Amino acid sequence: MTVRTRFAPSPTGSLHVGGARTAIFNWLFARHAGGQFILRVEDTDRERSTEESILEITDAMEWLGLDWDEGPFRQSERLEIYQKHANLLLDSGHAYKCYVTPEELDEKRKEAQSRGDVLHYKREWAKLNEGPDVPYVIRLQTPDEGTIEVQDKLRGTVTFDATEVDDFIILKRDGFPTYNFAVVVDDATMNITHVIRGDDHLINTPRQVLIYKSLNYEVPTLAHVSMILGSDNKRLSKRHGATSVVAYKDRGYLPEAIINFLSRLGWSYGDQEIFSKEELIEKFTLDNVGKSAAVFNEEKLEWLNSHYIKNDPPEKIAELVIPLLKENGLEVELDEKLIKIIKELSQRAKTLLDIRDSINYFYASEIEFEEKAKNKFLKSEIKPVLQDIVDKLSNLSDFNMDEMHKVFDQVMEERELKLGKIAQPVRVALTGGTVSPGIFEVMDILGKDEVIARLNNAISVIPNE
RNA sequence: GUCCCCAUCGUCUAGCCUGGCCCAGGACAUCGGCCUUUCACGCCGAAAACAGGGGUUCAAAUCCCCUUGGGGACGCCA
Repeated sequence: MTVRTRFAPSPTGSLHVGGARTAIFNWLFARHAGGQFILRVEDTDRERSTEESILEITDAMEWLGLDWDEGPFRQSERLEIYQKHANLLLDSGHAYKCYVTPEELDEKRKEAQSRGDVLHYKREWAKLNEGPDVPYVIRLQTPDEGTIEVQDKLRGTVTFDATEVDDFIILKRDGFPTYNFAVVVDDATMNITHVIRGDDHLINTPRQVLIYKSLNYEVPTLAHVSMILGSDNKRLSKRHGATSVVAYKDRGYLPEAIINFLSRLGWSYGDQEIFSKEELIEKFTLDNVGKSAAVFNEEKLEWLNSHYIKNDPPEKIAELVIPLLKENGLEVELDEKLIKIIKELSQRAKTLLDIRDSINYFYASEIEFEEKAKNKFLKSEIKPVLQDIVDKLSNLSDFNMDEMHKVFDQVMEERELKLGKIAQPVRVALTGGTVSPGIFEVMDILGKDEVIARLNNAISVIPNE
C-alpha cells in the first residue's frame, strides 16, 4: 500500500511555524516513502474560515517548497459525504439525533462546572424538545464503560476511560460536520495511511477511533508529534512575535533555513545540523522523532539562515536581493558587480535584509559620510596620504587587487604607516562609514574611476589645517 | 479540578528501546583566545545538563514506581 499523508490546516489565518513543522513532517514522510502528500483545508468553521487564508497557506507552502499531490480539498465542498456517513451511523444505531439546544447545554455545563465537574453528556437529554420540525444535531453513541485504546507510533498504546468520552456531536445543526467527524471521514475516504499531527490532537483521538470503528474503517497509523513552544515554554502564539512563515520570509529568511530548522525541532539525525531538502527526504523517519516539546529558538534559525546565505550560490542570493532593493528604490541588474558584492556581503549577513541594508554605497552616486566616521578618519593629516594614493592608483594600467596591494604597501613604507592607519580613511572615503568588506575588495568592486572619484571627493571635503 | 502527554547543558538535541564503551557527545547562544585593514567569516578553547526520591541490578541517563515540574485537552473551534 502506498503511503499517503496529509496536511490539514484550518484556514483561519496564515501558515504559522507550528503548522509548517507538521506539514514538513508529513511531506518528508510521504516523499521518503515515495508516497503522496495531500492538502486538505478544514473549513467547517464557517465563521472563521476565509478564502484569503487558504491562499496565504498555499503561498507559504509553495514558498517553502512543500508540494502536494492532491488538493487542496475543502471540507465545505464535501458536506454530502459527511451527511451520508452520518446517516450510515444513524441507520446502524451508532449515532442518534439530539434535540437539546446549545443554550440548554450551556446551562448544564455551567451546573457541572459549579460542582467542579466536567459535563459528560451521555444521551440523557436527547429527546428533550423532540419534534418533527425541531433542529437537531447528530451525536455518536459512545461506550459507557471500558476503555478506548489509541495506538500511537511515537507513544505506544494510550488508554482512555470510556467515561471520559461523552456522546460528542458529529453533525452540527447547520449540517456541517464537526472536526472529529470530518477528519475521520476524510482520512478514511482519502485513503490516508499515516496521520502525523500535533500533540494537542491526541486527546481527540479516542473519539476518532470510535468513529473509525463505528464506520468499519481501518484506523491509520497515528503519530502525535509534540508541540512547539515559545521561549516562555508556552504554546507558541502571536505573543511570541513573528510566528507566521511569511513573517520570516519578509524578514529575509530563506525557505531552506526554515525547513532545516523546523525539521530539527523534534527530529534529529545523530549530530548532523545542516540538511538539504534531499537529505531530509532521504533521512527522515518517524523513528527519530522525539516525544518532548521543543522551544522555538530564533537564534538557531538565524544561524542556519546565515549559513545558507553564505553557502548558497551568490547568483541565487543576488536574485533574491534584487527585488528587495527595488522596493527601496534601487534598481540593479544581476551582473558581475552584483555577484561580487553579494559574495562579500553574504559573509556578514544573517538575513537578506542585512544585505539589502548594507549595499547602498556600492551604487550610490554620491557618498554620504557618517558624521562620526568623517570626524574621526577624514582629518587634515590624512589628506596628503589620500592624495598620494590617488596619484599612484591613477597610474595603474591594470586595476587589480595585486596592484592595489602594491600601491598600499608602497605608501605604507614611504610614510611609515600601518595599513590600519590608511585603510580606515580610505574605507570612509569609499563607503562613507567604518564598516565594509575588505578595502581591496571594495575597490575592486567599485572600479578604478569610481575609486578615484570618491577619494578625490573625500579629499575635497577634508578641511585644510 | 479531571483526563492525556512529556522530562539530558539557557535552547535544539545524541545516548535510552537492546543497562556497562557516558565523571554524558554535537549544535545555537554565552565567555576567552587566534586571525585581522573595519565589521563579519573562520579557527582554537572554556563554562554549561542526566528534575528529586525510592527500587531492580555486580552495574542505571538508560528498566520499574512515586513525587515534582512543564505542556496539552476538557466547545454545535479546529
